[in-house]
Amino acid sequence: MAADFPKPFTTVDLAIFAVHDGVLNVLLVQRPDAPGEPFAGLWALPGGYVDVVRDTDLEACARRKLREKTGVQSPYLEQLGSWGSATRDPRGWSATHVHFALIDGGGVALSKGANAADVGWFAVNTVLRRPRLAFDHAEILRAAVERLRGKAEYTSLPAFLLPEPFTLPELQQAYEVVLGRPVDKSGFRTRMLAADFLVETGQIDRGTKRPPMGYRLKRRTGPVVFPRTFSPRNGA
Amino acid sequence: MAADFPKPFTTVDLAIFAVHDGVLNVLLVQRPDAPGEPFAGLWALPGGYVDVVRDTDLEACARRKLREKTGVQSPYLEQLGSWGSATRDPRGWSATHVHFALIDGGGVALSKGANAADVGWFAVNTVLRRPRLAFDHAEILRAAVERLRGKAEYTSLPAFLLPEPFTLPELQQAYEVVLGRPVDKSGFRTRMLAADFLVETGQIDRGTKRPPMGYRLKRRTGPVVFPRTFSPRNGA
DNA sequence: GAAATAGTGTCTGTAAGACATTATATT
DNA sequence: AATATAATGTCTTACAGACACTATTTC
Repeated sequence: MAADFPKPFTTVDLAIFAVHDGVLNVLLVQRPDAPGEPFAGLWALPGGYVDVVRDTDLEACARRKLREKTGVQSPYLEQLGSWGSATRDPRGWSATHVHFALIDGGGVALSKGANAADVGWFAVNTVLRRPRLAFDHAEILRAAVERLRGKAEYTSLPAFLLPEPFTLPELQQAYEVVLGRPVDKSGFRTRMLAADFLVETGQIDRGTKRPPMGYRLKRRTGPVVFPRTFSPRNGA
Repeated sequence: MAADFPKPFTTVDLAIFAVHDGVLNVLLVQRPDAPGEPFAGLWALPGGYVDVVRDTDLEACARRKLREKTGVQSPYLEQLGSWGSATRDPRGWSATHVHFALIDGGGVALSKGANAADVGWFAVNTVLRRPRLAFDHAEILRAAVERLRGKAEYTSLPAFLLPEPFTLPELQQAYEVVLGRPVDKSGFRTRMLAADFLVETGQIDRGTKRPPMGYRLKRRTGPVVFPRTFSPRNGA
């Protein structure tokens, strides 16, 4: 009696972020142009149907799709939330479980998927200003960026956007790119070192005059939570 | 070509919280005892399948289920996240979209549902200590309580547990019940009034010696975010 | 030694936390 | 007047924010 009523489609979508040339980017895929395909030709967040045979759970499904699109094995991955309604997909009632991932911008080889004509990185600010995305992905992307910005105010999350080892100036720049505003150097350093989530790896040659100290994360399982936000005045 | 592959079950579950006699409670329903029913007789979070005909989206589905169980019309409702895997329900691959709701403990008439033999309030601390819940609901409840406690550290969320108008001592007690620790009165009052989310409604007779000022929320759409957490020393 | 980048020091304002005190009502 | 609860004041400490300064390397 349980299995013979109409079920919604179940999908997993991904908001994959990386920093390239000092700009926060998001990975988008182009919808196929075949007849009958919804939102043909439009760009969308990568994702797709849950495969009840291959995917043991939602996170495994998200990791599989991330691997298929980027080849990245161990990103920072976090569930963002779910969006489901009768109208978001013209093919019928559907619900998507959205995850967001942070990967480092260096050397990610984008692979063409079977169902996605093209894959590319897009500046978040540009996409959000002219949001011509398929489905409700503009709204989802907005929520993902909000979560990332919000957490950057009081966690070490932006560190997952950098390849290890990284330097404190580089980490500061990652914060500034995500937050979209400059951050005071002295306070930043105090804060990061006090949070006790970095391990020194020795000086690094970055081609600069004075060589900076290199750091790696003490634990890659998740971000550290700071006791206060960056600028209490603005409110979070 | 799209509709003829196996789809997971799609459900919505609810973690409904209320404070009764100074204790944080959660609403649970008893699984039916009929043969073939999974986790027969065990207690579970209220919820069930998405009805693709009646439910326009996930939130509407959550509101419908909340109404069916409690009669409450306009609670604080927030999405918690989703849990999906091949094994969490013996009937097959399933994904649940969990929402959590805060309602005030006064005068909620519990109605018996058709598919749930019984409904009742249970102290959260007791349930979490001996978590004999159906499905993965113990894990989900733990996540919901964590979210509630976490947000209580830096938002006005616990105010949604009170019937209006309420007093500042009552609000403080709601915080203490949720956080599980005492809170300094002076700092608490300063904080609440500075956050500018309360409106005076005139003095209230609570049967106490000195009558306290009554307050209601300026906006019931969502909590206000404080710039800092309650006890920075502990970390969030 | 000039220049550029990395890293540290100092001052100040704000606000949280602890605790004491005052205010307003009932009996 | 005594008592109980509501509300406010005061003091200390911590720390973020701003900005100036020192340190270390290359050319």
